[in-house]
Amino acid sequence: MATAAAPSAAAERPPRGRRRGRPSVRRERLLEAALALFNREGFHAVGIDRILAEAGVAKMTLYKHFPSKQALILAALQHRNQRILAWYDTALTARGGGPRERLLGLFDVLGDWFDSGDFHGCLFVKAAGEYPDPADPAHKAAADYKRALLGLLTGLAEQAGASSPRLLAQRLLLLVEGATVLALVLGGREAARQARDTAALLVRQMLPKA
Amino acid sequence: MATAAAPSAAAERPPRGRRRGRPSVRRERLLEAALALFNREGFHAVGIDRILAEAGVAKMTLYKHFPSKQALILAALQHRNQRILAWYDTALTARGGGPRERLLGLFDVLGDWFDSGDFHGCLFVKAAGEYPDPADPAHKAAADYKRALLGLLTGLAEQAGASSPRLLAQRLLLLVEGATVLALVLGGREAARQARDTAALLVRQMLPKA
DNA sequence: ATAATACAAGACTGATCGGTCTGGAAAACA
DNA sequence: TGTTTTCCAGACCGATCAGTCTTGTATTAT
Repeated sequence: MATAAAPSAAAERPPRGRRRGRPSVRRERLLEAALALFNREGFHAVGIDRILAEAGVAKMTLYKHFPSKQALILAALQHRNQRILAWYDTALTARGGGPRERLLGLFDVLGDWFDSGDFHGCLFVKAAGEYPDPADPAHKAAADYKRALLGLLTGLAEQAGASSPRLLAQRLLLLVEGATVLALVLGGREAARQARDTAALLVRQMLPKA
Repeated sequence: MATAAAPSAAAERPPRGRRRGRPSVRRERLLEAALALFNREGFHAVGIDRILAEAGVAKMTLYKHFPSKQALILAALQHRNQRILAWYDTALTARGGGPRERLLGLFDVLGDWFDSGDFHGCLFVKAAGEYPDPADPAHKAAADYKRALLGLLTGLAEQAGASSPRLLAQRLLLLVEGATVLALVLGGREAARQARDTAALLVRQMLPKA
């Protein structure tokens, strides 16, 4: 790939450089590429060079934005954390319906993700698996995410009028995680359907009848 | 505790030639060491040399028993598969009680595992995460295991007299996997307790009242 | 004893890892 | 325009990777 220099052949150049003080486009491209690769193949399996090639960025540029691969991993996890929670939020409100429907709608959203063609399991579970030391920042980032997800579920359970929103949220989180793992291992969206049915049972049981 | 063959002690030699008929103790040590390390740190993160040091075995000895690291990984996964299912079986029958109690007892066993000090998540989930290609033998081994676990649960559900044993088993498996993932990410045995309570609810709902 | 064997120890190979450094070209600023 | 900054391309470093090969040695069969 591109062995010859051929400096004269620069007909069409992509815009270069960043405006001072603005968020760097290269930094964004790096995060995006890293996220895609980590998501598909895991953290240890993906080398710096692959990320650079995918992002079309030079090595020194990476190390100007991130002090190490670990720092890039951490930034990618945090990036993902924010984005995915926001995505859940918008996807759920976009579905409309009452709080109870939103609660169950989560599992439909999950099912869509599972056979979206870009599903390779939960990135944070991967992180916790590859960095099993609870003191490792990557592991902590995974724990942070799951706690945030639990918070989101608790909020939904509250809006739905659950008498023990936290408890309901914890049980629903079990189903979410179970479905995600089984979808990764066994494939298909079947696990999401199963989880939804079970969640419906739970909701019927733990929510005051409307 | 090898439940397997255990060729009656010492005296017999294999036919033909002068090979010592020792049931490869080194192969066993390699599998054991590999399993412990993979379990703790994952597959990509553990190099051959670490396994050799842990097993106290020379490199050439490894490559006499296994053609490659991947083959060792695969053998370790299969070893684990058999052992863990047998362990569930004995642990559950040891607890006694009726089939319904055994069904719920599974989550207590799970809880014991979670804070046993040697819990680092499900090895097969790790495998599926690090080898996300469904066609990869390691990924297939993970799927095989989960299907076997589903079979075990289905058997228990049948014995308990469930009208839809498969359905109950699938829902319980969701809880098992959810609890295992959350125990890895968040730590503690709390997830097992949550899963048990939810399972109790499920069982009360899906099993004919005794 | 001798010969055959199994194994540990570790040198070695070529590839790849994360990370550093350089040189020259393009972009931004003046 | 000239000056400065940014960045790509890729050489380079030491470490480690999976896997091969050699050598020395302890055991064992004959």
